[in-house]
Amino acid sequence: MNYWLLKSDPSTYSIDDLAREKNRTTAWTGVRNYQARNFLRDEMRPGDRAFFYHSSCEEPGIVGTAEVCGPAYPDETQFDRKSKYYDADASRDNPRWFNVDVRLVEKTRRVELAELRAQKPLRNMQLLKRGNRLSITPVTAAEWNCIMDIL
DNA sequence: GCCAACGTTGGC
DNA sequence: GCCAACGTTGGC
Repeated sequence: MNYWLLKSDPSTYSIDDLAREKNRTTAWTGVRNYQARNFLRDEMRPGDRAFFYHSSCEEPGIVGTAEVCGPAYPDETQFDRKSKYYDADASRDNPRWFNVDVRLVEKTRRVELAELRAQKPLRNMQLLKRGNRLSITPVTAAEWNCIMDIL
């Protein structure tokens, strides 16, 4: 089992939005970065766990945990001309972008960046590296356990 | 609003 | 294949 961190701008899609979904599950669409796509498509497995992180907002931080509940499949929004995620170069025969379904496991207290940075085991966490912009990053088991312990 | 970091694009 | 220009991300 692998661990991940999923970023979302809460003004676009927050953990409360996920909590309101049927079965607290949503398709994690809109990923348009190749490295993040490769994680989605090639490395995410059903049963993997993820932290839900609020980014680009007044109170950035980890706000909950989620579960990957199925294998990757083509992201419908790439085919939708009206979507901001539409990609004219993608086709159903040759999809470029993928998503998985994600289910909310639990909302947690918010763990802000300063608190994460204070944890020694998180010294090398991708999220905390300077210039990090990836919306999906792998989390090691040690990092996962460290954060679960302070939640 | 600022700015560092980084990905993408496109001319050559 | 190089690299400058440009756009986006995201914390502060």
